[in-house]
Amino acid sequence: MIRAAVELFVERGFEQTTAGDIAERAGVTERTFFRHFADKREVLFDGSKTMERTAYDAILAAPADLSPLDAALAGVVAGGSLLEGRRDHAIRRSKIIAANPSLQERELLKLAAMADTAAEALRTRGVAEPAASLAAHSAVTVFQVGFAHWLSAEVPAEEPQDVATCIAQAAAALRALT
Amino acid sequence: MIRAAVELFVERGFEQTTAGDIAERAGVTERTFFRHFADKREVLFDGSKTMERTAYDAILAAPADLSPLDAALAGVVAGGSLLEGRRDHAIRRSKIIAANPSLQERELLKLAAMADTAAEALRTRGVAEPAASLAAHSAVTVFQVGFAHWLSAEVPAEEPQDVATCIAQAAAALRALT
DNA sequence: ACGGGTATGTCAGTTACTGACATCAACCGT
DNA sequence: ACGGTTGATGTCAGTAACTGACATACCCGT
Repeated sequence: MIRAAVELFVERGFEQTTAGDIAERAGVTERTFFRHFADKREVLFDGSKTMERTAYDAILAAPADLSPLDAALAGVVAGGSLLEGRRDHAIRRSKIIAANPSLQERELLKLAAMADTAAEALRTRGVAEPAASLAAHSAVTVFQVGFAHWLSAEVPAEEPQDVATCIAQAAAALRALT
Repeated sequence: MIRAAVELFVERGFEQTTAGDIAERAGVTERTFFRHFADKREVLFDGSKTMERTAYDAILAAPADLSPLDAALAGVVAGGSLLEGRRDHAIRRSKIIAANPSLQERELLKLAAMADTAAEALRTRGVAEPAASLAAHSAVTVFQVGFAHWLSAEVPAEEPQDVATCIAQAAAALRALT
């Protein structure tokens, strides 16, 4: 169904395709669609829980001597690495989202959820508030900036950037801020 | 209408009140409600554009020798100061939002919009990307954390905290991160 | 063969929102 | 005073996102 949905969103746009359209192309009923996805938007955010858990685990697994910010960054790098090799799909998806405010809202909610569980992971590492929240949200901001750069990067021939590198560059820019 | 809406949201909750309910209590038609507010959620985010512009102006008006992060922080402090003296209303509002994911999405969108225009202001100050985005989003994160603390602070008798102080504390915590 | 669990179809209902059109009052220039 | 314009509102019909209730089919272990 995800494939069917993305196809239709690319063809006619998100608002112009109804849940019934997606269901029809996928060969099921509209009701069935809503049993698999809480709402029409959710179909574009399938992997988010996986990414969230990956980041959480990576933060807990990070070396104990890492600073809170570095641990959080390790988390978002691990999460972002899940998208490695799926750049074209990520680009299509991000174009769909960029064209629709309600999808941007959902994306922000997912990112906020990731930041919240990252903060939770930091807290179990012994980081106190508000440092945990601040480090987690900063790391997610770095993720957003690095990820956007990864998507927009020209890849002419020789230098295929990977997600981790882009995030590391954004992290360096954040540190330069102080 | 805003007053009518907040009343009903407190009485029965957000989902349990229909747009028609709000309109009725306000003495207008449902159609009229939707002419004033783009959707039912928007009724809780009336002041956001004002706050956004205030932050933007404050960033442009900040001393030229301020660092990007400090300029952005000056912006969110100016924006947050608009809420000074309306703490009880802010608390009621934030409880309503906390109880409803779709309202959280909208709030995140507004905060992201504020971060984006703050980044724009930094750019006209000559700050390059990605520093502008990173500083702006970091400042908004600091705003969130400081604002939450302002809302939750116990105010027994002697020490009424103001918004700017809470944000400054959160900013200090962010700097301590590096 | 049977009973239970899980995925799906069917159908009716609610609600958020939108477009088209009518109404009405305030206001403006002559 | 009068006709015209403008802006806010009411009315009504329609679309589409969901939801709950119920029926049906399939699959699996006994």
